[in-house]
This record gives sequence, structure tokens and C-alpha cells, in this order.
Amino acid sequence: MTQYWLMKSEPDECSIDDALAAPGATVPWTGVRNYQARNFMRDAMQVGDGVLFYHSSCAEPGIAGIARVASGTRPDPTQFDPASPYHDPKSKPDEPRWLLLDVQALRKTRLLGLPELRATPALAGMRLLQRGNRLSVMPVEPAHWGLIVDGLLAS
DNA sequence: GCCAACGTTGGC
DNA sequence: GCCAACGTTGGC
Repeated sequence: MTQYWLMKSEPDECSIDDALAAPGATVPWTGVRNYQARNFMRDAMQVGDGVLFYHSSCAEPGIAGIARVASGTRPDPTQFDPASPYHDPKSKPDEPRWLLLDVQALRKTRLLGLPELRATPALAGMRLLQRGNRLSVMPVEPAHWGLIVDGLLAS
């Protein structure tokens, strides 16, 4: 069964355009440093799952594209790189704490911003819209996926 | 195991 | 830059 996810990326670091321009339109989803988000990647996400590509911490936060999970997890190399902002000195190479997986961008969409998402009553239950939400990787209910991808973002 | 202090996220 | 919300750390 295909599942659906939302993954946040700061467009300054990797925008949907950056992802589409990468070889194979595929990027390693580096920098996840939250256990719940890591566990979703490790325990639940499957190759082929749908991904809403979300731009966060920017002028216009919102859904910017559609992607898919393109690999299983492997250790995130940035955790061992002292020069990386994602360096984790407590993580040991023989027992990596942080994982990543590959994400393949499929298409850019119009920017579906937070105000519009919030103005859509059927999406009120989305985890993204719950107050205090800080997860960078989170599940999306199939009904919400359908409403967004086949509804709001359908051309 | 509790919980205060601290750090981070992320919208505004 | 502000600040609410939340996660993590570490002393006890």
C-alpha cells in the first residue's frame, strides 16, 4: 500500500528547483535530526511512497512540489563531518544515530501556501497545520493527499 | 524518573 | 528579530 508523506526543506538549502536539477532529480535527504522523523524514514517509508515537497523557513512557506521516496535509509554522512552544520559529535560510525533516504522530485507545483491550506476546511486535520508542529517528516492521510494533489494542485 | 534549563524550529 | 511550542539534556 502506497503511503504519503510531507517533507520539509529550506529552499535556501534545497528547493524543489534544486531537487529537479539534481542528477536523476534525486537528492539525499540529509540533516534530519529528530528521532520521530528518523523513525518514520526508517520504519515506515517505502520506495515509491508519495511526498509533498514543502518549503519551510522562507518568505512563502508551503507545498512547492511532488516527489517520491526513491531509496531505503542509510547513515547520513553529515553527522560525522565536523565541518557540517549537521555534525553530531555523539554519533559513532559503528552506531550511526541519523539516517537519510533519497527523494526523487517528480514535478514542481504552484506554491500552495499555508494560508490557503488553512483556509481549506477539509485539511484542518493535517498534522502540518496543528499548532506547534515541528516535525520535518510527517505522514499525510490519503484523503488529504488526494485533495491536495488531485484537487488544489490539479491543473 | 522528574523536571528545570536550554536549544531548536518555524511562522510571522 | 520575536516568540510560542516542543525536544533534549543533565543534575538530582
